[in-house]
Amino acid sequence: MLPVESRLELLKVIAHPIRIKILEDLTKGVKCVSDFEEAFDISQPNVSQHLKLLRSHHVVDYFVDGRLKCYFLKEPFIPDLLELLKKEYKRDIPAPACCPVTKKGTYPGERRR
Amino acid sequence: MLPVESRLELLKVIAHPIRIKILEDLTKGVKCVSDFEEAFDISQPNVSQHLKLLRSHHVVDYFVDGRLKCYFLKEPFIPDLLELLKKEYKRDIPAPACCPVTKKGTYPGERRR
DNA sequence: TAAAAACATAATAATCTTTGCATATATTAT
DNA sequence: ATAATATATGCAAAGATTATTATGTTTTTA
Repeated sequence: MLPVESRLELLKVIAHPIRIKILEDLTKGVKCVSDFEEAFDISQPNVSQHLKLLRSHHVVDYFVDGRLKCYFLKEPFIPDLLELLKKEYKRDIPAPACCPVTKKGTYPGERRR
Repeated sequence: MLPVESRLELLKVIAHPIRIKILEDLTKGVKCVSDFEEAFDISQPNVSQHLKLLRSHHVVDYFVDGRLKCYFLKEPFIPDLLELLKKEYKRDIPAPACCPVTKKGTYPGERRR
């Protein structure tokens, strides 16, 4: 499997509003389940479900501390991705010269946009 | 809206097996619809639907050349992301000292894994 | 030892995505 | 004009994801 495809599942797991917030928080330090519950104002089972998914993809892991579970980041790809998500781009990729050759070749069209 | 959240939609759009392949191909040059049809062996309407989604998120754009539509990459975030997806990591993020303090504080638990 | 706290799991309901199929549109070739 | 090619669109069926509700487990506290 190509590396890009193997990371696809990971990308899907990350691309959720709650889970990305969980991951952002975890880059700042260890958190337990009810920390997320309060921070995002969602139900505890819902937090647990998201954490379960992240766990099953080896994105996070946890310590048991009494009745708390202290979650932490495990997957090194995450901080890099979160960093990239914050990057600002000044302009779009410039359009290629119209009309470059595709597999089908170019037609003698009007080459308008 | 935080930058990370504004890029979330983009991430969701990218995190699809066909669409990521389309984007990979487009980093190599301009392609028309039927190029993808052949390359991934999926129906033409299906290709068009994926391209429509990518278009609506300003990820790609196209030239009209006769009856061909020549698609190209527009969103500068994409090449950087595809690059990052290929990056290899030697090891996981090391686990923090057990058990660090969460909002809830630490319990006098057994601090086992 | 009973109650409470923290978390997990399971089942279901609600929602969103994806695909397939039929059809529509635009352009070129005959 | 008519047919053929290239692509787009609309809609319904199937599939996947997410949130909700109920319940279970473990640990601590009273």
